Amino acid sequence: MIVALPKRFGKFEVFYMSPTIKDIAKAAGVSITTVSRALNGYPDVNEKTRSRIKKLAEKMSYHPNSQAQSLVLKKTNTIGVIISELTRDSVKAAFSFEVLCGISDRSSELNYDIILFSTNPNKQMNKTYSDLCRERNVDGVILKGLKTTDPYLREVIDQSSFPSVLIDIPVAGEGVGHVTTDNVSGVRDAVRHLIQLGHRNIAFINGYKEAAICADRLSGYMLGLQEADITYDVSRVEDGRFSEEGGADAISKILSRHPETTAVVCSSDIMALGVMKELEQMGRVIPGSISVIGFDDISIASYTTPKLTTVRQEKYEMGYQAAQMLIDMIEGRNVKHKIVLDNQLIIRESADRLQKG
Amino acid sequence: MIVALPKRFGKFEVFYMSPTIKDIAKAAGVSITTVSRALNGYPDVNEKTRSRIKKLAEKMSYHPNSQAQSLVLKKTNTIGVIISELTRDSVKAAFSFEVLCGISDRSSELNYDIILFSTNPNKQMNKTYSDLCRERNVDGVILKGLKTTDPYLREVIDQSSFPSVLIDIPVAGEGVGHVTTDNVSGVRDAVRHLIQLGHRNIAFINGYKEAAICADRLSGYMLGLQEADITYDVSRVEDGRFSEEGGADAISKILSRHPETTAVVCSSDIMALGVMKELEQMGRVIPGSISVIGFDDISIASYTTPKLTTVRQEKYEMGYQAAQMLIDMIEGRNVKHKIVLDNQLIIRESADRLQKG
DNA sequence: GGAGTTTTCCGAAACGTTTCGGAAAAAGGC
DNA sequence: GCCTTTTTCCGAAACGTTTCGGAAAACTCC
Repeated sequence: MIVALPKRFGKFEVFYMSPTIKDIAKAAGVSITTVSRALNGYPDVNEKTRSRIKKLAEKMSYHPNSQAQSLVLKKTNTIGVIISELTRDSVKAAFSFEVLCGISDRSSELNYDIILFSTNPNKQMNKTYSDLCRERNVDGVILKGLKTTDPYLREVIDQSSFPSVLIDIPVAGEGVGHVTTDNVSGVRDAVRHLIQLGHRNIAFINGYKEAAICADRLSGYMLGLQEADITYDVSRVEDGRFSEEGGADAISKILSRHPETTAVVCSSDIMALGVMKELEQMGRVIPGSISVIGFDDISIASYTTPKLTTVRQEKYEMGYQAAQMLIDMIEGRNVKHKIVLDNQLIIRESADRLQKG
Repeated sequence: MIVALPKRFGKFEVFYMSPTIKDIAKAAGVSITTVSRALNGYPDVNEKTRSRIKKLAEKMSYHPNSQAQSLVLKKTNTIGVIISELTRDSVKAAFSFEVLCGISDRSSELNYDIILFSTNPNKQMNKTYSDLCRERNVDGVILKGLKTTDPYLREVIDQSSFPSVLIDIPVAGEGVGHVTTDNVSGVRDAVRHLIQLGHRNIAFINGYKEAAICADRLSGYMLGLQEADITYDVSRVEDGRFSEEGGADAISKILSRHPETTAVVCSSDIMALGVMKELEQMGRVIPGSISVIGFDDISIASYTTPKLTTVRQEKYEMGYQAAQMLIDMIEGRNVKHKIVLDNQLIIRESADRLQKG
């Protein structure tokens, strides 16, 4: 469609404009209404005119303006993705990105676009969660990386009529669901594996108290011990705050208290990396003198020396399922508001039997 | 604002609706026009009424509906981000993600939202690039990961009136710009470093012919050799197709032809990983018997054994600059359509002097 | 105190859709 | 041929903004 006068957008002159429904109507010699109804499959339009209109629309490469559509339909076919630690730290980033890929793939399959909000506690002061959603009129939101102390979380729970799904935060309600991994069994499997390898003095490095997943993982640890009739000892557990340094600190604290420790499971691979670094500096050899197991299976895990044995989370699947759940909720389908994904112990090199002698 | 009758969205009853400009007008006892002009800072409204309206808008937490706005303004304040290898492969993903973070940060600083399109050659058949943009009415696009064979690329170049910036593809024109890293000097620095360490027989593993960045990197390799009066030998160069296996294949081919090779620079860290794996299997010790240098500095690079010496690309900065450039173009500011970022050789452990004897 | 200016406000059209209610046209029935 | 039913179409309102052109009100000036 060539319009008579160029319009200006910034410094760009746009001569070729997208045709509107009006253009199609004119070209087809019918009313706007008829074009709309023809294209949207309503039964009250003659099949001949319908196909004529369809062909024309195709030829003129007509696409309905989504702004106009959503204005009247009150539906944007857009979901917001809020990732709070959208950070340049590439190590953490990889995890979120895989989740994002899953979200993106499923969304586009179901004909939703995703719009990405990055946020941080600072931003959360200025603009509330609902402002964010309302301004852009997203149909629903997926949130990842929220801490229990983040202001947004409160809002999500309060305004539970607005569809949202949380990743790794176990809140469920009218309009809010969540997807997470089976944290209990993940850590239990790790502990079991170590026990099978002959370990009895097993430490645990968790994330932080405020995170829900960490409570579950601690349960998994306790469960694993219990199954082998090993008594749980709180002094064998430290929080590493999901950071490399935190992991390093934690392991040295634990080892000073319990030099007899022969194995440690960590609540994230990042912390496991810190642990390995620290152990190396202490002259301990892995897994000869001490075994290490991580959690997540980030890409680095298979490149370390020794390669890290870890519990793999299906990150892509998490995003995929989150998108599915959210869109189900948006479109009013009945749906479980809680999805717990399986995970799997990936056995590599960092955990093994103790060397005799 | 409480409306009288609940509206239905899917299965959710929404009692609390966002107030519209009409609600504010009614509450303030003025016309819609005045509210709009008051809020948008026009001079033809009394300061008293302006502040009254502003307070009211604040109190009722009014936010203009962005769909309605963009419908009349023909501007969405949204930029599209098309990442073609938005894949679940987490190793490659990290790179794109960091770029994305940069884009996201700068965009939100400049008050743009980003909407994420993932694509693949298959999807590109169904929906053209311009369809994608027009349907969602994005103001501009950033594209990353496009191959020279991707249909979209042709379109970007053809419709150059639509603002777009490419990452790592050197196309510039009326409305299209690009940002990349200084590929020539990056590789040259790597070669220089090796020469300073005493190496003379230096191989080069590139990506593939069709990629523009690879031509530059090859130039950098040749330049580095030339500066040391080493003659360029094409049989010391192989394409590794940016994959781990490709890197492994490449190094074994090169070594079979040139067993005297003592150092190799790779056009990506991924390939360097493959090279290191292959060399290990061949019983070669790095860097004792052969040195390896990578390109990118992905997170894994600092966790391998030995730690990978590599040319760091500022991935976050790439995204940041790309967003800046695009928004400059959208808003009609004059701007350079080409940005070349510096990079830096990060010296770790995988490249060193040859061991005597 | 009236004309001219300035300040402050508003009505209405426009953006591109969807959809309700109804009207025109065609078909059916006798 | 006339009434009824069905099929096919359309006008107009609505969604929530922005903005043009003008009007009312308030000042200024002599």
